[in-house]
Amino acid sequence: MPRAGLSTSAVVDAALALVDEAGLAALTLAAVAGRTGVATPSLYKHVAGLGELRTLLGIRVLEDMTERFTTAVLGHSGDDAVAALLHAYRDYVRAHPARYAAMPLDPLHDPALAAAGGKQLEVVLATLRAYGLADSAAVHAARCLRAVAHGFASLEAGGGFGLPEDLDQTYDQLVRAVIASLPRT
Amino acid sequence: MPRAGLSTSAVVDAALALVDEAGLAALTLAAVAGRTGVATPSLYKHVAGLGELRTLLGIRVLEDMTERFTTAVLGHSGDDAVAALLHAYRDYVRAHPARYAAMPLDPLHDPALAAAGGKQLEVVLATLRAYGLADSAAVHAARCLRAVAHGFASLEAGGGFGLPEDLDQTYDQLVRAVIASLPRT
DNA sequence: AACCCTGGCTAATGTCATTAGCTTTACGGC
DNA sequence: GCCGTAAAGCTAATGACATTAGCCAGGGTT
Repeated sequence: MPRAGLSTSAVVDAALALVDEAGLAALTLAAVAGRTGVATPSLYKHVAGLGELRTLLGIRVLEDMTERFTTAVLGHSGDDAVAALLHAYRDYVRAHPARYAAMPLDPLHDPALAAAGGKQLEVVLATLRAYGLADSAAVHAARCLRAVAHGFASLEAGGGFGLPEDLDQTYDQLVRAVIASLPRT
Repeated sequence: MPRAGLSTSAVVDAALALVDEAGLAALTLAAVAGRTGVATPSLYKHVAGLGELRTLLGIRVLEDMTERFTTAVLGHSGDDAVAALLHAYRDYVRAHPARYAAMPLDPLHDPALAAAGGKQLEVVLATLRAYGLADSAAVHAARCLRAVAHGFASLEAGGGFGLPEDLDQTYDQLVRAVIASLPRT
């Protein structure tokens, strides 16, 4: 019996691919085992259980999003940068809707996720730096951006917009609204 | 063996109470059966299975929210009404966070949920009526309201706001932003 | 009084996560 | 090249679930 040559990150890779293809509900150890060519209990050599796998997947997604955001914002500043960030958020979720559902909403509360969550927050705060907001004002603004992006994107990914009106237009309108509300210097 | 006197709505009641107390993940037929004093398979006499129970629960929550929204908006109009609606949304989710997670995001796509979802949409559109928006403009505006309310409330319920800044203040800011963006006549 | 539908039950099956304990591979040190 | 050992795989077993099949009582209807 030749070894499969698995590793923790290979397991997470498989989980990510599985979720992308079949949705978050399809994330079972049995399915990951099948995909990696291994018996289910063998996965425990690389991952503590389904719970940990979910956490690791969450970190992956969080980091992946942060990377996209970073490149999206590069070269922009002020309102432009905020718009780029918000559009990058939505685009990510549209590209990987199931994967987005695997992203924890409360990364700062889990020590394992805090680092990845903190980095993402950093990018958002950096994007807002041009506005010269005081610390707590920046936090409020960052929260507004996140609420808007998450709200729209999760509804869109969940099929929540049932009517035929153009979604790009709705999102543009929403992005403009939140940008307009940012305190001018 | 005396009858338990169960009914479909009693099963949904039990499911709702269970979710409120123990979270959406705790919604299992076994737990509902335990709570109603019946063996698990007996539930199938009232509900087609876990999937249908989830749908029925979704309808319940949808209707419950719609009712709250209706009373919240009563007696207000224009910006006041929109603010009341958005605050009622958040308040509902804060009062019943687990229950909110049971609410389907795409009610219009499921025939069983479409009626309840349509009524909720009606309330939102009625709240916007004072602005005199054309049909499709009203749809875009309603989507913005929903994205904002859902985004903020789901993040708050999910523990997504890890920093100590006051959440009421963030939400007020967000509500003002979206209201300010509504087209004036 | 016989009937039969309804709502309950038990038993069985299949999927999944998890744990325990065994085997074998591959590699480091001799 | 050889050997010991830790890591990586395996099978078997357990326990929670959902779901299906099929049995039984009981209460209202005829």
